[in-house]
Amino acid sequence: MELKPATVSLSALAHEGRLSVFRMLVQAGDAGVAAGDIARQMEVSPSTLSANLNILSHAGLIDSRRDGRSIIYTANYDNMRGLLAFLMEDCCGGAPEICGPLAKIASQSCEAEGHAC
Amino acid sequence: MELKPATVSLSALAHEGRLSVFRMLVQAGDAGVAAGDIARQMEVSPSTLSANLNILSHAGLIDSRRDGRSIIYTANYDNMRGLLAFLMEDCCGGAPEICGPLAKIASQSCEAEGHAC
DNA sequence: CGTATGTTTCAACTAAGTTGGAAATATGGA
DNA sequence: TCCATATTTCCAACTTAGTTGAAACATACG
Repeated sequence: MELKPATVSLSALAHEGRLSVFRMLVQAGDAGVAAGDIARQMEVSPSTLSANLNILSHAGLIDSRRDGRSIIYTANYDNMRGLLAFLMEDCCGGAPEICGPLAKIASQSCEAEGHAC
Repeated sequence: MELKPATVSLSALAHEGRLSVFRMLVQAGDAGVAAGDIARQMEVSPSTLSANLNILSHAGLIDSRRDGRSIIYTANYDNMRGLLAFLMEDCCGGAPEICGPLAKIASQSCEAEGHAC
């Protein structure tokens, strides 16, 4: 990833409401969550949510599909991975000591959930 | 890390100028870079740079110390690690498959530099 | 059809971020 | 002390982001 798209993604996540939505979608997995359900859980107006979903979507962090009357939003894991990788590459280039602990955190997080990574 | 400080850090990084400065400092390591040198390399006015360094500093992403007439800025690796860990924990909770590749990227990045992580 | 439900778009407003010049502060050296 | 250098603070203008309600659009169902 380059500098510009990285700032677009970072600024999409740099908002409490959007970061919360994004976390919700990441945790929801491929099943995703309908816009209306997100709005109810987050207690935010539909139009505000829609604007914020649009920002996350343009940043490539989430995708959407229609299911009947609802629109289901899902996290885009590939692009999220790209952003994290960009930040980590950055780090490791000049400061390798930061990589070890991060790799460990990633592994531990997975093991704690009982997953093989 | 909690939601609020995470958004503060993310929004500090969500700016091309600040992200560039931050990368420069991360790559400079503990030696850091003087404010004036940053301004010259980035071709930005001293007052603009100062404002942006202040934002990064308040977000906890960088530190500063005085050296003669210059003020040397350095990346704060602990807090950077905290932010990345926060984003990765997020990810791994609902989507463990993302952790593996990330851990691998971290390791590879270190190995490429010839470091033992 | 007509109506209810789910979501987005629009326009207006408010709040926040960004910038550079001038002045202020701090340090070092003649 | 006086001046040059390094950086920050203050300020005013500008730009961008965020929120809201009302209206529009899309789908489902009787």
